[in-house]
Amino acid sequence: MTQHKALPARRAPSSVKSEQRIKDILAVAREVFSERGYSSATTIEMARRLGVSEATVFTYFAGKRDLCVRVICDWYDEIIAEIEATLPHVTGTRAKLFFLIRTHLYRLMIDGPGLCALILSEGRAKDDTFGSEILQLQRRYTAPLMQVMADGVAAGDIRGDMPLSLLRSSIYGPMEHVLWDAISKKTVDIEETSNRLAQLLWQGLQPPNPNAAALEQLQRDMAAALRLYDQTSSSKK
Amino acid sequence: MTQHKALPARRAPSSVKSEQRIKDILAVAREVFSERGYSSATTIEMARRLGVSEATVFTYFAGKRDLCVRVICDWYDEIIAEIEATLPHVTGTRAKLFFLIRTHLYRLMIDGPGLCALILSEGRAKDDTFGSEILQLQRRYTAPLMQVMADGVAAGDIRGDMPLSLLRSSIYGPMEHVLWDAISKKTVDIEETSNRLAQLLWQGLQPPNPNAAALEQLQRDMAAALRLYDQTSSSKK
Amino acid sequence: MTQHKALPARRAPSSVKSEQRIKDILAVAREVFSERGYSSATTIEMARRLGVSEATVFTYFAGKRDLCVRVICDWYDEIIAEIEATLPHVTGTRAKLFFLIRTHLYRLMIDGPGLCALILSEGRAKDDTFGSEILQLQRRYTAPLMQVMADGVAAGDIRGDMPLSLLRSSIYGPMEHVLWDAISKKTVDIEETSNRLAQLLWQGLQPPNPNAAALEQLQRDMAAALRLYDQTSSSKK
Amino acid sequence: MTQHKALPARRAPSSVKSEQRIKDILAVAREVFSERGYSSATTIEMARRLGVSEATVFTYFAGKRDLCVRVICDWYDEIIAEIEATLPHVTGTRAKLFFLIRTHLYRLMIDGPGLCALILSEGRAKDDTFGSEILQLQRRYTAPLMQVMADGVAAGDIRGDMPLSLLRSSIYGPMEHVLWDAISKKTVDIEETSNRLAQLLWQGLQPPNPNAAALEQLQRDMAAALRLYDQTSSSKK
DNA sequence: CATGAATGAGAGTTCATTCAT
DNA sequence: TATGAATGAACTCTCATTCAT
Repeated sequence: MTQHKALPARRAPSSVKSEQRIKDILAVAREVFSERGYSSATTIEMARRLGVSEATVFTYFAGKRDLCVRVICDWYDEIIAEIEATLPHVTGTRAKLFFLIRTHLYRLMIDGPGLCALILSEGRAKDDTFGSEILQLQRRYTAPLMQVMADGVAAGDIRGDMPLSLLRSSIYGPMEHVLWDAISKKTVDIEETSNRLAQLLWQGLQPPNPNAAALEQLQRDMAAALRLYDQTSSSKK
Repeated sequence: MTQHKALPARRAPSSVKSEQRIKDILAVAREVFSERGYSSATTIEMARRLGVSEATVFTYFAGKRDLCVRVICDWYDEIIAEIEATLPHVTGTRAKLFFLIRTHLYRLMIDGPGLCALILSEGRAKDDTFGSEILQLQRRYTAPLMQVMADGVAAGDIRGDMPLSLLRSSIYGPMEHVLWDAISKKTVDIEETSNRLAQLLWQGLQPPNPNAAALEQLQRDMAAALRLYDQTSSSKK
Repeated sequence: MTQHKALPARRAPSSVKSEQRIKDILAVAREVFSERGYSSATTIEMARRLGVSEATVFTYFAGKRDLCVRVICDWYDEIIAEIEATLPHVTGTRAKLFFLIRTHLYRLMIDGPGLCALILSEGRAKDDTFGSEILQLQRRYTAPLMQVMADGVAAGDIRGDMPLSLLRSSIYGPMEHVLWDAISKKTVDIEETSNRLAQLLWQGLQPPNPNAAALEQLQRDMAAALRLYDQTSSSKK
Repeated sequence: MTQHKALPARRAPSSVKSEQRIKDILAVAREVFSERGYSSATTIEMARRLGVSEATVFTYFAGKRDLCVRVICDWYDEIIAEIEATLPHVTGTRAKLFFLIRTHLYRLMIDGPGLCALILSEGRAKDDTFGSEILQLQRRYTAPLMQVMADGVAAGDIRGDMPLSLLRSSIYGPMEHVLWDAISKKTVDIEETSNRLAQLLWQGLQPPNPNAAALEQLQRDMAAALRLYDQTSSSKK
């Protein structure tokens, strides 16, 4: 787990009750930031939903920005933990990829487009207010996918004629897009959607021209067969 | 071109000078909205960049929202015009797709990720303050791609086993993502990147080839036959 | 007619066209001030109704305040002219009073409650921005009524046991009040209303206890009659 | 007492200190609205007079409009409470009317003409932003007077040949007018003024006395009789 | 003479943040 | 520890007024 600098305004979060309060605040903050985006989210709304005063929020967090950083970090922590716990038990490039795609999509769906937008927009703000911490988490989050792809390329399961970063984009990109479509509809079959998406992407990621490769192999096999036949028939002579 | 209701606060934008002012304001507004997002963008910053007073901005636009709507609409107008002018002269599913991808990516690169985020986030706000006008433009913008894909499916050039909306997402999605990567680097070869992306997507969009599967099976059969022949001929020796 | 200082911003209103423009502006200004009150009235609305630019208004008037002063003054001028022209031809305290009441009510009804409120509220603003000119007009406007009442008191037609200012208030006061009631109804019969109001007020203004006066007179008459009868009958003895 | 929906911007006005603040703000707001009217009154002036920041005002009230509504409602509440508490203990049409007139005039004098104008102008704005609540209060406020008059008409104490609304106007109307006169003078004897006004109005409200007319006729007859008797007796001489 | 264009000076309102209790 | 209370700073938006053309 990432160790946050925590930035408490004036207290050490030691007691059990304090820990719970922090969790409550973070949960509500995640909600509000998701629904409104960073700028439009207000501390008073969070306080009201929590049933506490605004000042209480500031007792536990140094400010709105810090609160938002924590929300984003926690989100990454959760999904990273999930992936790092399960991925090692999945075998095969294809299966690993399918797993990563499904996990990512699940998260996005559950946490909603708001949080997704928050992480995308605010996480990459020009002014580095959200700092390098989040950048680091982003890298840690995408690392497993990058590894899987690198291994896949080495094993010949994935095309090696393109930069990994482009492959990564073509995996994460569609998912966010699918999400926007999803919110207009009532229900979305995540399992089905992620499966289809995975199939589509997998096919795109394949080394190009499998037909040609198969044909070349067939040619080689035929040539070998012909040679063998030649030898057999000539030995009969 | 979309005909805007214009909504000027007090003035009829008739003269040449007026038109220029409006263009200047829109250009700066596009910048600021791009960099800061809707909520964090301020009218005073726009005014300062223009070297005029805030009041001047409100002389030409009814308010911040209207200004933003105009920025988004103008963006759509530009790219839609570009596509509708050129696409008809491109032939072939693959070529059309490559053209659309390159055009889209170009636009995104030129206008930057901020505007992209603005259009995505604010254009889809649940409280449709930005109204149906933008929704309409969105549909008009994606319509050509959808048509190309529908035709491609009908012609057997594109796989028909997935909803068009998913295909659309897997095209538009990566591009936005690629963009985020792009801004960290100094230079990006758009031509190369869009070409690679197009290749990747094109391959993913191909109908899963039954011929290739048959060939692979044939190959396996041949190999088995060879092995058998091997064994047979060697046991005869 | 009151001679206004006119306060033109930078021009002398000499030509015929100019005079017309001034009249047009004043007419529209009266409308707008009536509908919105001084503070809420805007110069741009006046300009728009006139179909000219805001600047034009300021070509003819030094500012909003001056415009408003002129509107109020003109209103007084009109009604004063009306009264001073007709009142001399009316004879009898009662008839004069009825005439004044009807004229006042007519004016109020025609010009609407807005203008009435404007004249009442703004004409008496704490900060004497509207100056002494209006105060003078107010005095000139009420002067005829005051004169009629003073004469009436002298002639015994009107009670003399109360200050004239109180009598004046009890005449002008109800009319403004009636006006407020009037605007909620569709139509008001001004003739009937002013008649009734005049009757009511006239009765209140009568010297008190006409019954007692009549009785006293009767008593005197009876005493005289008795005395005469006495003389007659005693002369028969 | 009217129960207000209160509409505090952010705080629940529970504690003693809060209640006091609210009262202070309302008192100052009443002052400022009175002096300047709704449009010209500014929140910053209120804040300055209170010695607090503008934000504090908005902490307790949702906005300028709400503040004004509260000011007007509170005014009505006060006077309505006063009337409803005392009127039942007054007997006789004349005494009731005198009491109502004195109470109304007292209120107007204490609160000044500004508040009066505010209530008249803003309370009857066509765009009923101030809503039905005030209209209701207005009705509740005038109800006792209307009842007294209706009873008076039934009992023959008050003339029944005119609409009640006209009678009401002729009572409330003069009072507001008297007020305007009052502010120019240093001191006003409210007791005396209200007594005189009440006398005047009472006389106006009396049923036109047919007895008096009959008496007058009788007097004329007697005079004629006397004249005849005069001529007769002198001619006999 | 009329006006297009611009603006300074505010207005109401919001909100993250502080601090004594 | 929690909060009632207060606020500075900022924001969007309005409008009477000026002035070169």
